[in-house]
Amino acid sequence: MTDATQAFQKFLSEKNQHYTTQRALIVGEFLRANAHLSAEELYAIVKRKENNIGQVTVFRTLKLLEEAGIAKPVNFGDKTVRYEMNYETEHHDHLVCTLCGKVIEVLDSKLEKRKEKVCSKYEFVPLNHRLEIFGICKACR
Amino acid sequence: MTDATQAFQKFLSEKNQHYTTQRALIVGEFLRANAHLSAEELYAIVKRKENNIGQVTVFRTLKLLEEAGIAKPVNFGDKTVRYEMNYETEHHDHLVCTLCGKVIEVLDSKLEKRKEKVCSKYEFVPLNHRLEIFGICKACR
DNA sequence: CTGACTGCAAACCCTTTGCACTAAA
DNA sequence: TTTAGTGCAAAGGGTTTGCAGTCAG
Repeated sequence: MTDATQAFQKFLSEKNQHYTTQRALIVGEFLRANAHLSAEELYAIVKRKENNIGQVTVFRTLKLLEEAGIAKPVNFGDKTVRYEMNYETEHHDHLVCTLCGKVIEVLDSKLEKRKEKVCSKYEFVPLNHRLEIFGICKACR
Repeated sequence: MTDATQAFQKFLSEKNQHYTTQRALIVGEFLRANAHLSAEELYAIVKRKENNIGQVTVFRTLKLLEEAGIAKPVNFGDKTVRYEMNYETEHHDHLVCTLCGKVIEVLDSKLEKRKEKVCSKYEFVPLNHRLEIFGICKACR
């Protein structure tokens, strides 16, 4: 039982929603995979463990996880939405390898500072942002 | 007749494709709008000038403009793909106002340098990237 | 002329919704 | 028990494709 799972249970009970077996399975596999999964990929994983589960339940649970601050939608150029862990994680940028698909999460304080500087130059108040760099990773070179 | 239009004609003739009246209208309005238009928005604009045009033709022409290096797909969080001018333009980042929808295009050389630095730190060869910062613009504050 | 283009309608893909049934609290 | 959740199937929204008629070169 991870912290994130507990947080999800808390989130649900505070809204008088149920921590069902399906939701337990989905959040468990989502956290265990620790990857940038699409709804379809996550569905394939949980379906192996519990054949009777519906694709719809995965969509709905991902929405809940997003509300609960546990999952965060990201987009890497392929047309489906992916979700990454968002529980007690810091903001980070992504280096996406266009050959092997690997995603490196990076955090660089100087880069963050420069982003802020650019915003202030335009008197723009940043709320959130995303930076994806597509290219070739070390292993693929 | 702009340079970009001429480039499109050249691109088409080199591939033995036709510069039709529809394509002329679509590229003309796309360039004139000089905005981040979705296929649907561009369709609405051209439809006003030529009622007989099909939505499909707009989709197909935008794909061609992309191939020709004249349009570039961008995504600002709303779920449809938008296109921006990409003919003889420099890379730039986007400040997207979440209140009025305005998009400020910015280029900051120090920011670009820092992005490169981060890549080299991970021995990652960048091919292209995108940075979108969502927030509140000067006018909306 | 002839191959490319158009517009319509239908198909697609991912996602959401309506609804009767099931299960958590 | 009672309210929320589930799974199915059907509907949505944006985009793509098949096809017969049309047009640019």
